[in-house]
Amino acid sequence: MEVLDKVFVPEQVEEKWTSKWLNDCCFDKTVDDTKESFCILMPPPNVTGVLHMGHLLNQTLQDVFVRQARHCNKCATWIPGTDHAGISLQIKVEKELIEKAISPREIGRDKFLEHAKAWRDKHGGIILSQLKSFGVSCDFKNQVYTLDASYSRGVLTAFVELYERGYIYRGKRMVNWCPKTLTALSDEEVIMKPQKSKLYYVRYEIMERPGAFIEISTTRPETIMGDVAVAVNPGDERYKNLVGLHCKRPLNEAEIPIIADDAVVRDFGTGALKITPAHDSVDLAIGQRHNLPIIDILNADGTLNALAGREFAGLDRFTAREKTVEKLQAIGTLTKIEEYENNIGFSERGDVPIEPRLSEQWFLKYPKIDEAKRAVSEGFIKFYPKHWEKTYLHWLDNIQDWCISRQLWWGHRIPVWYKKNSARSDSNNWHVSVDGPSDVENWEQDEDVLDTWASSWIWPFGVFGWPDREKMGKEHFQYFYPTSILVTGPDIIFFWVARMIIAGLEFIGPKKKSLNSEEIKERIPFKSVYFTGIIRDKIGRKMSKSLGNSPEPLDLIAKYGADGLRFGILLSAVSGQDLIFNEDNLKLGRNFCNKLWNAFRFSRINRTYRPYTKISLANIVAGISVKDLDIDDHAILLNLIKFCSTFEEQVERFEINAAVNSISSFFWNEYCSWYVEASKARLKGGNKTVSAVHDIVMRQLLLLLNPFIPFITDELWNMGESDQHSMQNVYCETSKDLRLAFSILGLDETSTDVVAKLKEFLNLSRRLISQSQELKERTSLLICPKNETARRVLDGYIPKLQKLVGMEKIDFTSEILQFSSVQTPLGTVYLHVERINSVEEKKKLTWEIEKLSKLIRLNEIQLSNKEFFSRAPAHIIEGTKRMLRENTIKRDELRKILSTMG
RNA sequence: GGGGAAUUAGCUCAGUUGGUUAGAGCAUCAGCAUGACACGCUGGGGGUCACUGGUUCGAAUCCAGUAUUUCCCACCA
Repeated sequence: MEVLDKVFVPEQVEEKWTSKWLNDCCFDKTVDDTKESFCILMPPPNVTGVLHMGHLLNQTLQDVFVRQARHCNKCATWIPGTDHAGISLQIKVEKELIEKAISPREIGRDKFLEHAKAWRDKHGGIILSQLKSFGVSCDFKNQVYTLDASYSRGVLTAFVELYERGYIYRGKRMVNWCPKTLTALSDEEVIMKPQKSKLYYVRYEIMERPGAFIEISTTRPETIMGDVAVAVNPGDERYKNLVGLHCKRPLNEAEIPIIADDAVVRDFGTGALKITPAHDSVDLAIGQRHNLPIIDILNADGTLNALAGREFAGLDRFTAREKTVEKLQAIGTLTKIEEYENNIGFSERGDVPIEPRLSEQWFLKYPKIDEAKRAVSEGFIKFYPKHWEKTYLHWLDNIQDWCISRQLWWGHRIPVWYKKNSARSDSNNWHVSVDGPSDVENWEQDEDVLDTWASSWIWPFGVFGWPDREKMGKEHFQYFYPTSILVTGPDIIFFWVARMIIAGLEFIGPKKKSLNSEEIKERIPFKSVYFTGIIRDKIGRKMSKSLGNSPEPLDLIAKYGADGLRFGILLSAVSGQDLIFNEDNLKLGRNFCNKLWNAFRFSRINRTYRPYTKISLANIVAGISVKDLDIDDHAILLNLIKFCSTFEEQVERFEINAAVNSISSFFWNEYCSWYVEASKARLKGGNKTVSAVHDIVMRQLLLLLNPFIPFITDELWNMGESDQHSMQNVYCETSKDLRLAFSILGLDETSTDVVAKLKEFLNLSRRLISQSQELKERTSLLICPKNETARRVLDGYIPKLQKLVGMEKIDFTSEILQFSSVQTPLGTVYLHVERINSVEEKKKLTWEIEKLSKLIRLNEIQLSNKEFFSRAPAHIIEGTKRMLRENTIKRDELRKILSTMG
């Protein structure tokens, strides 16, 4: 047989299997109509993305799910891809160009796109290839990129369809404008951040009453030049007599009206609000209600324009703020400045405060909102953990139209053409189609591109070639849709998850205004959504590149092995909770792999090797001689069934962390610590039945562990075999299958109970021994069995006990002796050493007696309660009675011992 | 302002529909080269289950309230 190293060395095994899997096309998409389909779509990482801990968690979970499906005899595929990352990539490329002293805007759209493509070709594939070394089993040959020709057609088709169905419109509205990236953003891309600002109080002189003022408060004095009115609440007594009068705008002086509007909050500031319709959405609404003009004093880049007056034109908005404050102070209208904390919206990618800006954009009025709610609330799509449903439904309840146009170059250009030299605002001059007008020379295409999320929202069917029927057939859309499970972070529940659901409901199947339950079920993009937690560092901060608190994943693979890393991450991944990253857990993962390696190594010692590749469960079971099975064999096989059933339930509920813990604990405690130790002598003696039992357990463990730690399990599975094949498609027997397979063995169901008692017996005996000062060789154990059954069990177990307890001499007695002792479920154990009458010993005994007395008292109180008898279930009453009995005996015995100590 | 989640040992977390004396791993302490494994083995110590009430024969578990932490949503300038 092969000699295995004492320590598992991941590198050799990992490299070997990574290339083997790919060469053998293990993960290629296949279709087998006789099997159930299983499909996961990888949330496409941004081409600008750098592999981080979050990816590892996310990808490991997906890999576990897809590999488990393969072991369940499903036809499973996992489709990877990348996202072109609109703004994010455009920013990166612009920065690079500026560093090379090239002005992005000057070189023009086409040249810029060349640079962007080059950047993408250079960096875009890195993340997926890094994932290869992590063992992810996705179909790398089938990668989809959101700017692929086929996928792009899907994106544009979706736009055109929605336009034709009346959901997309163009309009001049207040949008979130990013002055840094010079584009409109959706509401979801605005991040609110609390800021330390200042609240400025400014007096505007009343025109009709010189010398009298109305005082407003504002955080944005630089917009005063855009003021067109001052508004107060109509119910506000303080200002009632001013409504209808006029006041003087103090900067860029002009006469503006004082109006009354319900939107003004009386008890904020002075209760008087300056109205700047061009730069605030509330102000715009008020302005429209009162037919006020709009004075836009800002340029796209956040600098002030000519309408702000010569003094301020050209200044940046923040410089202008300081300048206006100085000016207001100088003319004596600034009365007060207060420190003030408020929430300011920041651009997600540009990370500068956004500017509410009136501009002409494309908007989507979401279709199928009601159906999208029902899809989740009626359980067609299940969320894990369930509580995210609330967040999802709340968003849909308050949904706003989606601004989908972006003033960028990188992305899907909006498929709308305008007749040259005609008014763009007139829809009669529009051409909306995927391919464009035939007389394209008479038209000019809209310059903008679509929001990145307006491309990734068709991911679940776009990757199958939608809307191209032929391609969808080739890609087996019918077979795989709806996909099985989506694994993603709750941070993109609105950006992506909800929108994919809406897209599926709208585009899959024939055009329909509303859908019944059956139709919803057919159209949903996935059946389950598993939301992962966010990985945080030891002090609870989100792991990010900018904070520098995220370890380099590839370094971690080098340190702990890919398997160890995967296992370690899953150990911390409590479902539905953020997880604190702890490198100690990776050590545990590595240790686990090493333990598995050595358990395998041990089960092979002194045996001719038989690779599992060649033997089925039935074959191993057939090699068992029933009469050779002892109580531990019975118990481990029964416990294996029990553990598998628990494991299956946990997997069913997506409690992956719990499942990992179960498997780890069964392997380590039940198998290694107990069964391996208890069967050592027989295994060494060449007992074939014992080897078979080891094989059964190891085989099952390897099958169950393969999805979590694929490298080491494939290696062990194929150990010694010259023609090696991944175990990924080997059917993994369920607990039911096991029970059936073991039925010919006539397993004794009581064995697990007996073994549990033996374990307790052993533990208590070990404790007794370790507490003794005497050397083991000079002592012996004396056992006074509780009853005949216990006597029989122990009698047959003496040779094993000698090993397990590490003591040669173990005898039976039927007397009560004056040695150190312990009560066990099988009887009393005495350590054959004279008791040392130390003060500590007595103290300890007294303490134990007291503790027992307390318990006894509690039991007595409970048992003397009539209500307890009438209401508690029988087994609880019995248990309490038994406890009282046993504790009393124990206490009495301890008292006896104490009394002999004098 | 509205909503979600969390609070159990020094740390990270389990604890199923209330039920026998609240568990695990790490860390810590003591011991061990015992036939796979020191990335290991054996044993010990360590908790008023955030707080206050309530329901119940019985509460870490259910209910109400309080506190702290955290996330999301929201147009009071």
